Amino acid sequence: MKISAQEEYGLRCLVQLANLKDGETLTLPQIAEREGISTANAGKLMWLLNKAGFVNSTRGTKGGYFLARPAQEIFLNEIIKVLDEDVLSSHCESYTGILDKCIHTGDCGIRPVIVGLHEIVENALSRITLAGLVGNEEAVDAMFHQIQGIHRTIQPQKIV
Amino acid sequence: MKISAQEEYGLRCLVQLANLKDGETLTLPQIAEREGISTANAGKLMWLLNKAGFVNSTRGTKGGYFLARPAQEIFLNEIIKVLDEDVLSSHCESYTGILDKCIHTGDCGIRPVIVGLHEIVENALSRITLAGLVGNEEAVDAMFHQIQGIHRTIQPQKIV
DNA sequence: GCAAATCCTTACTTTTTGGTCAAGATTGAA
DNA sequence: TTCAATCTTGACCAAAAAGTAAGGATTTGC
Repeated sequence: MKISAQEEYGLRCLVQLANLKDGETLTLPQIAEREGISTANAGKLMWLLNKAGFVNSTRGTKGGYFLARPAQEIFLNEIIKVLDEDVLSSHCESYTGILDKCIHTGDCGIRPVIVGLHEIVENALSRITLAGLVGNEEAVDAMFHQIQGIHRTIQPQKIV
Repeated sequence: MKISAQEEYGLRCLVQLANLKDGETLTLPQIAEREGISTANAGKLMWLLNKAGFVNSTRGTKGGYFLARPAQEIFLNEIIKVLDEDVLSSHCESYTGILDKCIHTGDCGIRPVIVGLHEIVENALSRITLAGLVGNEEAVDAMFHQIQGIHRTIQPQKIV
């Protein structure tokens, strides 16, 4: 269970836009440079996010991308849903092995756990807005743990 | 963020073994049939799980697979770690774009969220044992929500 | 000792995901 | 009006994940 490349980079691009002051925009090369990805890749991601209604763009000289809505109103679960398809509602249609349908229709001991896990993640993400990701690492970390009400039971990772 | 095929099928195969009575075993074709996957695929999964010490096997006629430890002592987070690599400790080494290192070293607003998410999942899985997945769907669902202390905030999925 | 049943291991193929490229369309400014 | 900067789009290529195949090794039972 992990974050896909599209989720990771897409989120990061949006955070760049969330950092902008009102009226400012970023071009593809700027976004690409700030995230260390290729311009082509940034282009594809922004196209997705544009289609999904998270960003708007203007073409031509002085053009660029900007958030379509205030960062305070964009929740991470909406973003993830777009960047990685909505997996919560389709689990039993994937993983059908060599059959047309999952063999465990009717009664399945795995489903509650998998679906429950996805719910937990969805739930956690639905409490965080893009605006919450703006700021330094310490502040974001505090925000996250305060919102989730988590006491660390796992060793914090080494900060690189 | 989703469960990989290997995680899903690997877990399901282990649940089959957890269902066995003491002394019983399952062969690869049996496991494959019960999970609706090919024998070759089941073979690969069981090889992985064997290497990781979750199952043991005996060869020859009357051979088969069985759990190496009691199902009550095998926690899901251990299983997932084997089936999908330990992602929690390596996030910043992936997703470096076209660079050698992630561009956000030092101070990163995304990291706490991604790492925090992985922690939440790890945490949830570390409270559930394989034995908890044995039984009918309703019972497993109750176990899951009781352990996680969750009140559903999301509509339950349609049961297929 | 031999044959059948079974697991073991490596290499290969297919599918999915991730990423790149190039041509086209739009806009702003000289 | 023309050019340069920019986004848009679809086709293409590469890497990773998933799945398959086949030959080898081990054990049991006759």
